[in-house]
Amino acid sequence: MIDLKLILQNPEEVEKKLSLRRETYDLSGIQELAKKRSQLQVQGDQLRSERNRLSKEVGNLMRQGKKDEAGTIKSEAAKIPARLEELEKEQTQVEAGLREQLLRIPNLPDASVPVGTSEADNRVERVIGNPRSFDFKVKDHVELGELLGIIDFEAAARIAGARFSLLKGDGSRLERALINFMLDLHTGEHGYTEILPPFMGSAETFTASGHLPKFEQDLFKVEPFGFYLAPTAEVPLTNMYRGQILAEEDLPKKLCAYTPCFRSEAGSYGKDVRGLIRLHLFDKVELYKFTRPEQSFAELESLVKDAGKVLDLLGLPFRVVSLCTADLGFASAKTYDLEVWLPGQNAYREISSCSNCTDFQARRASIRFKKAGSKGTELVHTLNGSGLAVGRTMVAILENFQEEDGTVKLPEVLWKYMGKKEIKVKG
RNA sequence: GGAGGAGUGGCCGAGUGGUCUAAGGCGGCGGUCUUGAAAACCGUUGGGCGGAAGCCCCGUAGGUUCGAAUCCUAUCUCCUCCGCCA
Repeated sequence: MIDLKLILQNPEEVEKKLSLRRETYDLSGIQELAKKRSQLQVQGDQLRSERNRLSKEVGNLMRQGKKDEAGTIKSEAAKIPARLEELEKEQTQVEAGLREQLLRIPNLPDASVPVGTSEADNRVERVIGNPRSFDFKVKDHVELGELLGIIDFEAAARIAGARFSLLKGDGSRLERALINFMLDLHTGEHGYTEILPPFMGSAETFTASGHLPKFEQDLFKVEPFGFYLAPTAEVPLTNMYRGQILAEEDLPKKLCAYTPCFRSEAGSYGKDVRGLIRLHLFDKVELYKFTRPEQSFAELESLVKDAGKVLDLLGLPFRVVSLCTADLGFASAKTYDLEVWLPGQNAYREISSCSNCTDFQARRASIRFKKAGSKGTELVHTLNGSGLAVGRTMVAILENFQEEDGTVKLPEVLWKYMGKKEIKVKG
């Protein structure tokens, strides 16, 4: 949620910022409901105040044994509850409506985000590494996976249908190797604490992260239990401290987590139907931070660095792209995508998305910290980023390090995890 | 699935209808004392809305009442025992 106060104090500016995204938003309903709510609040407060005063008096008189006087006041006070109930009912309704609308307003883009109308306006920040030139016709990862006997899409389809994968032998070992390599790097070198959270959560959890109520169609729901499967570890990690007050000295809190990710991919029919690129179920290692507000944008830069380090060490060429206002996710104020070079597609493809959600999720989840020296609490900022999407990393390794016969030379950092230096075509 | 118990402020914990809407302790902060520190002692210390007065928050949601942490109902979570089970 964005701050209601911001909307009430400066609606024009909020509307202007929101209009930089693709959709348009009308804030007049929110303004009206907020006004109504504070009126009801004041009226209710006055009634409650009166009731409290009279009740106290009844108590005093009873103690003094003045039963008759107490009775008189009692009957006067008895008129209040009915009126109060009416007001409270109306206020509850108004508040529910207000919240419903607020929950569907996205975060405001940061001033540093390039303004644009489509992903074509995303800004390339830097390019790292050079795509290798091949003197033979490159195969894509689907061909390589079959040739090497490490990916079996037909078997996956038998089990679960389209958009699933089945890895075997060195394929499944490579997946496991990548997960371990990434976790070891982020915990060992970058100072993140490893978390293994639940992969599903309640509606409340998904509302806090911003995935509900607006994006239910993108999620798998577990009926009849009411759980949703996490499309990213960002969801459980955001909720680890829901409703908590953190100590300032514990910030920034840096977490990383391997989880499977479940996505319905509603509306993506016909897109990336081939291969490991877009699946209903994939593995990801996620990076996550809770920070003080002043440090969140600096922490975003270092988060991008941490994710990029994985690609560096694997020897994969990539570029960093700053998403424009139209391409920004719902909860994000600023997002950098890392795009890895895929020879099989002759293109850079997203392999990590790193976002600063500022106080947007923290407000929904009520995650605050106590400021040293001053009274009260303040909302933290939350950041998340892939470090990295494991399946797409496997795609990049297969395609970038293939030999003419299909053999794949593994990056040196993976040798110890794989127990070998290459995946050979079976003779 | 069966039986029982428990959810109170950062933490522990008292409080079973009305002396302030939470005693006391720990922790935190400030101070006295001290060369400094510890100890001791004194003071202070939850969250939300509001300019303020004031209002709300004792797991959550309802209910009873002039008045609910306290009584009733539902629900969630945790614990113990039994059963089942990876």
